[in-house]
Amino acid sequence: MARTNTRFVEAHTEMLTICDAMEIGALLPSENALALRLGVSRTVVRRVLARLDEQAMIVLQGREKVIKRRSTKTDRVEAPPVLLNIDELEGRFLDWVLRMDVPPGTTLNVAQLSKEFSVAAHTLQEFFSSLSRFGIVVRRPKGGWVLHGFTRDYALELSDFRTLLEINSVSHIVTLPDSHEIWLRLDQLENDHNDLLDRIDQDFHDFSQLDETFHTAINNVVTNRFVKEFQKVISLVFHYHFQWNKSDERVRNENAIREHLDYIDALRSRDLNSAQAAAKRHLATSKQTLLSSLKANSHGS
Amino acid sequence: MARTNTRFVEAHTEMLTICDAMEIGALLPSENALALRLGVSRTVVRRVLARLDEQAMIVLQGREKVIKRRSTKTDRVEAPPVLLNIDELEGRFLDWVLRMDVPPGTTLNVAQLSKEFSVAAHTLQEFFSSLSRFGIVVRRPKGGWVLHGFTRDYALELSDFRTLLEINSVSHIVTLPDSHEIWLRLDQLENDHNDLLDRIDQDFHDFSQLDETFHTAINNVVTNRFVKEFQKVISLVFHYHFQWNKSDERVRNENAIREHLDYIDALRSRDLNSAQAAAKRHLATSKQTLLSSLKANSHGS
DNA sequence: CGTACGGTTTTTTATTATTAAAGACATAAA
DNA sequence: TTTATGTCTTTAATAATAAAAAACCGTACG
Repeated sequence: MARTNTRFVEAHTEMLTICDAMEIGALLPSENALALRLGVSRTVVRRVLARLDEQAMIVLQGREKVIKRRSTKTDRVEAPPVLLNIDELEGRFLDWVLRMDVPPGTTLNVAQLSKEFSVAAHTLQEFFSSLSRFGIVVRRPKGGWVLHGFTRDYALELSDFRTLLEINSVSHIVTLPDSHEIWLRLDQLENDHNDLLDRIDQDFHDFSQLDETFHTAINNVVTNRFVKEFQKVISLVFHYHFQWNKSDERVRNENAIREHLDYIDALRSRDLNSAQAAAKRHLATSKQTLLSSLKANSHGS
Repeated sequence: MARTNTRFVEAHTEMLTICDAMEIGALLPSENALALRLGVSRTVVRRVLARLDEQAMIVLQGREKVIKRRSTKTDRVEAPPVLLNIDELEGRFLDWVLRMDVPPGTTLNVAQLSKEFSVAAHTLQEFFSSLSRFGIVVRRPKGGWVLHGFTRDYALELSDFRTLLEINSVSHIVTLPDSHEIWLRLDQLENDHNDLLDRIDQDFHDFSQLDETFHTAINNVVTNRFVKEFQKVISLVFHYHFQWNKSDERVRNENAIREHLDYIDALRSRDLNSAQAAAKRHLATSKQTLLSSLKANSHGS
């Protein structure tokens, strides 16, 4: 009825393999050394050693920890049900919203969802609190949460914001010297795009990943944590939506690839106006795709 | 050992005043009506009514709720210790960071801080989780939190990002027709600035508030929730820092007012270049002020 | 016959209590 | 003197719990 003993269980099983890798009769290293090796505190190491002593795997005499026998399957302690941590939760949640086609305005039930996602209710609460900064969910006055994001307005404003950030990145890129790594990166990306174009009929699915990589590369020339943070939200939303919008996917992706290639060329020209124009053209297409995937998901407004 | 009964206590005291405002012998409205009026659920209303019955303030007979007597001070139930909610916490926390001059890298102790701020540990945890989206605090791998924001780099990147957003707002404003409310708003703001300039020697403190109002007005022409959300973070950080940077405050503020006035004039000219130049000039000054207040607080890097 | 009301039960949420883990300090052995 | 262990304190993650909300259902009154 308190925190899980996952650390203890993991340390225990790892300790078994450490023992098995050593001679019977050999001495285990110090508690501090073991703690460092297992990446846990000494408290956990001591609990594990005590358990192993109890199990007659080792014998503790004074400061000596003598290995007595090989481990068997029954020595293992069973693990508590695994709980996801807050980072793993992010993808799961957006997946659920889009897969289940959860309409905006839905009240989000922490108790129920925590079971569904196999996370602690507490973790979900924290996650919602952080999401509320981007307006994807909002806190109700008397407690509880409501899904707010993924409306048409939200998508429009997100797209606009994305354009603002990316146009800024573009204006940085065109001023960068030839020696900057971005140009090499763009060469690679150009190859990757051409590659995918050759096998587009089979692998058009792969574009979603390439799209994310491409935009991240563009925006990474600006070393700004706020740009990066928003970039994460943006790619989260766009990426997840595109994943569920299957209409015309092949054609859409082929077009987008060509736009990316034009975009790369325009950047290389170092002409600010044409680079920004190419960027805007592509981002406008992307916006339309996002809007149409909202319509496809039937709860567009 | 569960949630506080603040709602019950508040509903109870309000119900006492409702009873006192009515005749003795009169009947109280239905539970639903009372629930609506008090802004709580029927469950709370029923608990309150039961308590009042117990206290012989009213008598419940069938569906009738008869008022029996006037209330006395002893009828009131004592309130549980008040806990701040998450919104009130925000200001308190930043205040603490700046007032106590907490250096970046400090580990934040939830158990201890929750007592200091008189909030539930849980609430503080949620708050940190939401702050972590802006990198002000970060989560440590094995649990716990570290203060990260308010470094020199953070201030620089925040200022850059702010400039990016505000320059965008400026380019919107210069295209707006005369009929748009922003022009009226700017006229008002110009008056407020001139007013303050007249009494700058006494009231230079008031600039901080005016500064926030001014920039919010500028950025509100862009109807975008991300811009707005970020504007909140910006004014939070800038506002709180300026509050604690007392060096040259009078001179700084007077200069800033003049920059604001130039800025307003430039906007009115509808010339994009001069408007953006004025904006950049002021934002650069603001950035320097933020940086110098970090230095004044001794933990600038 | 319908509708408003109150009794009852079921969810759901916010907070406390509790246990796991981390860390600090003291002490003893090498 | 250094390094390892024993002991104690502090901190954090989760489960238990009470408060509040909401749903359900019967009943009385028009």
